[in-house]
Amino acid sequence: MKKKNSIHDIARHLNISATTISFVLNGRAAEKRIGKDLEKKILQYVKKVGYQPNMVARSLRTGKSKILGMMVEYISDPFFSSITRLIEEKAYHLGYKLLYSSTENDTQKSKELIRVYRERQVDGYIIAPAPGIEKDIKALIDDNIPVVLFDRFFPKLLTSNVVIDNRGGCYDATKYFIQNDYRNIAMVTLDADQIQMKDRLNGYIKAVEEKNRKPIIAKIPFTLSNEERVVKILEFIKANRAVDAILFSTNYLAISGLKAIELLQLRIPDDIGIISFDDNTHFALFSPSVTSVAQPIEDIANEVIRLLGKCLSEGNYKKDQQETVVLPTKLMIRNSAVAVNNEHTVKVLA
Amino acid sequence: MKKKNSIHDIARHLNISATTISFVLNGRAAEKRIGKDLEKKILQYVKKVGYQPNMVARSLRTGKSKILGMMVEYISDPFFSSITRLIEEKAYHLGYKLLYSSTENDTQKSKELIRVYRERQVDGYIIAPAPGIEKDIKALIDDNIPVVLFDRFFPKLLTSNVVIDNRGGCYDATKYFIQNDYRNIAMVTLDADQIQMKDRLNGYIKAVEEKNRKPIIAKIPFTLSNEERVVKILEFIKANRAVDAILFSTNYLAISGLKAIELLQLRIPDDIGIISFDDNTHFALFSPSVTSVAQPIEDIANEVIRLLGKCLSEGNYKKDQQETVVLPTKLMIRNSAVAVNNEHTVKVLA
DNA sequence: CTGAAAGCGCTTACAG
DNA sequence: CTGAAAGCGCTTACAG
Repeated sequence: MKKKNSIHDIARHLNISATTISFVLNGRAAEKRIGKDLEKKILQYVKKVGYQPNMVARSLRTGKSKILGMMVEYISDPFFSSITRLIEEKAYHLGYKLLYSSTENDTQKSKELIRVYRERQVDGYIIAPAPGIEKDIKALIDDNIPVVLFDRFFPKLLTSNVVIDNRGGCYDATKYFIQNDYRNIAMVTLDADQIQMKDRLNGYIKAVEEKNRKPIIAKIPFTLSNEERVVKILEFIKANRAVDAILFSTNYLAISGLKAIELLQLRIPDDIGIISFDDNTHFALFSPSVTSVAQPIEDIANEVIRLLGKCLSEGNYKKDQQETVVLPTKLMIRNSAVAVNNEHTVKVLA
Repeated sequence: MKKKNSIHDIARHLNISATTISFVLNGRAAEKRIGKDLEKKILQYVKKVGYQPNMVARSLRTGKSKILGMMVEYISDPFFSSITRLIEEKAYHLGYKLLYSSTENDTQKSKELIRVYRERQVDGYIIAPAPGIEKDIKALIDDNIPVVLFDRFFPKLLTSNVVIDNRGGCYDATKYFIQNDYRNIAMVTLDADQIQMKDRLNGYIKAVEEKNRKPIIAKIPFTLSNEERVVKILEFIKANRAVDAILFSTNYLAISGLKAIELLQLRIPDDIGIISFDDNTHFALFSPSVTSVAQPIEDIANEVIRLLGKCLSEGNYKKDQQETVVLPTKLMIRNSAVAVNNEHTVKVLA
């Protein structure tokens, strides 16, 4: 092992104190009125020997790690991986690294992760929280550790939050179905009482009830595998023959649904219309292409970093200054939910 | 801020030395012949006050961080995000956390990241290396720091590597085209001299030349955006009218290619056959579904962790014990490359 | 069986 | 303008 040189090795070699080197390295040379020549000499030497300060030692001393803890549901989910990438990039520019992990939406794993992150003294948390971890997050904010929640949040907790207008997005999607003459619009969602899922459901219900129609809802347990979901959705459609449109509350639910519809040999958008909440890079390439409610990924990442940056830089940040940002969604109109019994259908039948 | 209690606070409170507590906490009670009663008393108290050892201090002292540094090209790429998730999970069971980052296949960013990881004293590296970082990786292994490369590697470097049989995968895919009577098979690949790309190209060339045909190759600069790639591929197809099949060397190249083919109004698989190297969860849902050469994600993750675990546990690992694991690929036969002028075509025209 | 003390590599209050 | 020294919270060689 090449011997690592410490700040003291350099001090010895240059015949000055470690203090001076530390000041120079931390850009406090001017403030401490260190001689320009000395500063230059130190900088040159440090560069020459390729000295890298030991961040672990620095962390121990300062109590700051310059590491952010990020927890998402599944890093392999395209929504979360895109967000993570953007946040990583932005955090990097602020001088922070990301320690990240997938929670699998599991309460125990999440608690465990927060514990591990605390042990590591991460400076801030970016969390798409699993259910049941209110207390752990409360403990964090009680200790004045910056936390930004995204995708979902706990209304009773005074955290900074970045979410999207789930309710409005689903309301708009349902209205779009109605405009296109779909009559029996169902919603397939997750059997979870997370706020974002509730809001999505409520947006759908509002639009349907405005038309004096009855909501038709399937709640799929979120523990199921893709195959099991396909079966559930298939059974739901079979049990509700009249359904001619389905709003799926997540990306992967829509993908499972597509499979179920294929198995039932129903045609999209004629026999049944489809809209997916949360867009997917590939939906435009599906056949037919899938209409979706897109989340503003870039904006979410920007807001998360902006809010966290605020807490981080304020030192002792104000608890009463936490904000909740609600970002609008965008309906990506493609071909899985177009007007039935009109131009399109005619074309298909011709 | 709730005052954190240190091992000394506990020592004071229990009227014993920090040493004893440290031994107990590190499971060395038996070895150090600490009294059973004392041990129990310590464990109970530690649990009661919820004491968490400060890992930063431990790292500084032991020189071990229990953190692994992982570098992939883009975390938002489905191949890399799937691998990352699996590795994260497995590393977790070994007691390691992941510090991860996207390199964007950029030499400078990669060098910078390795520097940052070193500052943090990460215990091991898992890297899908960008070009031009041989020296930095060599510096790592010269310092006896465990490194496992995956997806690609530097043949001249004595690292542990996990790769797939790129050559064989492309050879098989090309043969499959030939079996299905495609005549003018082209390959669209990246303009990069990374080994995995070379191997893929070579597999294709071998299969084509075995049939005494001329390779038809397009090399797309890897800096292009999706739109620019579409244009390049479109121009390539136009310039090579006779081409009736294309093997794409990556997932996203295939997706760009699909768009180009759509713009040219060519029909798949009749006018042109398509195979993508690297599968994608959604290829089965495209229309037509896309035949691909799938990488064994789970196996790759397993091997990476196995090799790294070996180095990590051996303490001073043997440089001459590094292995390179080559995993087989699997041809996922779907509908984008089926026999032309036969049953299928007839069905379509009927 | 248990503890006092050194030391990992930094930063910073204090002194001059 | 510059430096000696304490201390962040652990672990471990050494002593008893």
